[in-house]
Amino acid sequence: MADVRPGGRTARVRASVLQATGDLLAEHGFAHLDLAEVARQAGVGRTTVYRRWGTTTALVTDLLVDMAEQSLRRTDAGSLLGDLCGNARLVQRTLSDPRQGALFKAIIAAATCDEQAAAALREFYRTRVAEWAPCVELAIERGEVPAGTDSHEVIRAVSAPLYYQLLITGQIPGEADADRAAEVVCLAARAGAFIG
Amino acid sequence: MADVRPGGRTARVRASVLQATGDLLAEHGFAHLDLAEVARQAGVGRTTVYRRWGTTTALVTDLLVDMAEQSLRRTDAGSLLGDLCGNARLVQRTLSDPRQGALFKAIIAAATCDEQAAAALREFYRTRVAEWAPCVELAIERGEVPAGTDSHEVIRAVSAPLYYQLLITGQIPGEADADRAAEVVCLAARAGAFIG
DNA sequence: CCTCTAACGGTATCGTGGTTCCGTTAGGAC
DNA sequence: GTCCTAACGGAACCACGATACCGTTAGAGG
Repeated sequence: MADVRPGGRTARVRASVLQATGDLLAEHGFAHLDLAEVARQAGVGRTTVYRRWGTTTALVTDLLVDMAEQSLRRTDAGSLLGDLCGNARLVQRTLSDPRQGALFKAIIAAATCDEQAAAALREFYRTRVAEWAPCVELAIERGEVPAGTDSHEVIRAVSAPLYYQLLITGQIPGEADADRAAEVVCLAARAGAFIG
Repeated sequence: MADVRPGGRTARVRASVLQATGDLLAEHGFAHLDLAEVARQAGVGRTTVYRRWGTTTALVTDLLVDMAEQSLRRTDAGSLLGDLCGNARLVQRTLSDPRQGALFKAIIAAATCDEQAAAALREFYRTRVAEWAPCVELAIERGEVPAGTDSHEVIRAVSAPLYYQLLITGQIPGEADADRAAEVVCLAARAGAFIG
């Protein structure tokens, strides 16, 4: 007797529901996300969605957990500017993709009003930032930036202007924006602005 | 006979409804904003709120328009770093205030799923950025930063990491964060990273 | 292959957010 | 002061999202 049944149908249902959730979030945004419509589009019963998730924020949270599992590997360009550019371009490509960009907007909106979603979001970025932080550590070893530089803060600083564009000015970030973000942070990091 | 009646009761109703909206947004977040509760707390009829605003996003949009009217004046410290610090501290104080911070989170959430709210948000920041951009122009005249530097982009870059903290990492920005944001941007601007 | 039960799905029901109706109030014009 | 009407407010109404119930399905163990 198994207490849980991870395989087969359950997994299929979760996959199709999360797929439908992503599609609908990208199309209508978080505020208009309707669990019944998710169920219809996923081809599962309404009851199932309400039972397993219950609220829109729980659904979004689970979607984020699912996305976090397929994190993107860091590249290594050999210089801090190259590495930060690589990271910035990756973020920029994600945010400028119509589906992914809308998805992130929706998830961030969900996080502003639900603690579980906010916690999932923090964990998601903690993982992603930790994946890229080593490129700053390497730069410290090379002597490119001063010792004591906060590697996580450097990575976050690269993403910040791209998210600012997406959420506040409403401009879709382009490659030039990504490169500028990387350059700004690289210059500041070399000058020791991220120590402490 | 007057077509519109701007004075007296109408204005009082708007003021108390917007006040209640701000309070409730700060307390419960955008997702749980209930027009009936707004009406109750504002001491006006439910019907009135539904008739004049109708949706939560319209209410938030109007609140933002109201807030935009009392924009904060720029200070002048005589150096780019000083001016950017002044701006960063101003933003930081706003975002770290419990009521205002929650309000901005709610407004940004509203903007992610409603075009009117997004337009109001863009206009709000366009105005605020334009208010502070002259400090970069002055720095150009002083020869502190190279000609051709995009003054608006510099101001936006100062705010970006503070908003990133508020929305994504969930940390309330402190004075040290504000000063770092200003320093990072100042260094990069001097090196010509914001040309074009 | 058979059993057992976790998980699914259709249907009926319930509650609450939103709308409509109509009488009341108050601010501007003269 | 009087009239006129824009705007407000209470109450009934409506619709739809959320829940509960219960029969059905399918995957894991023996």
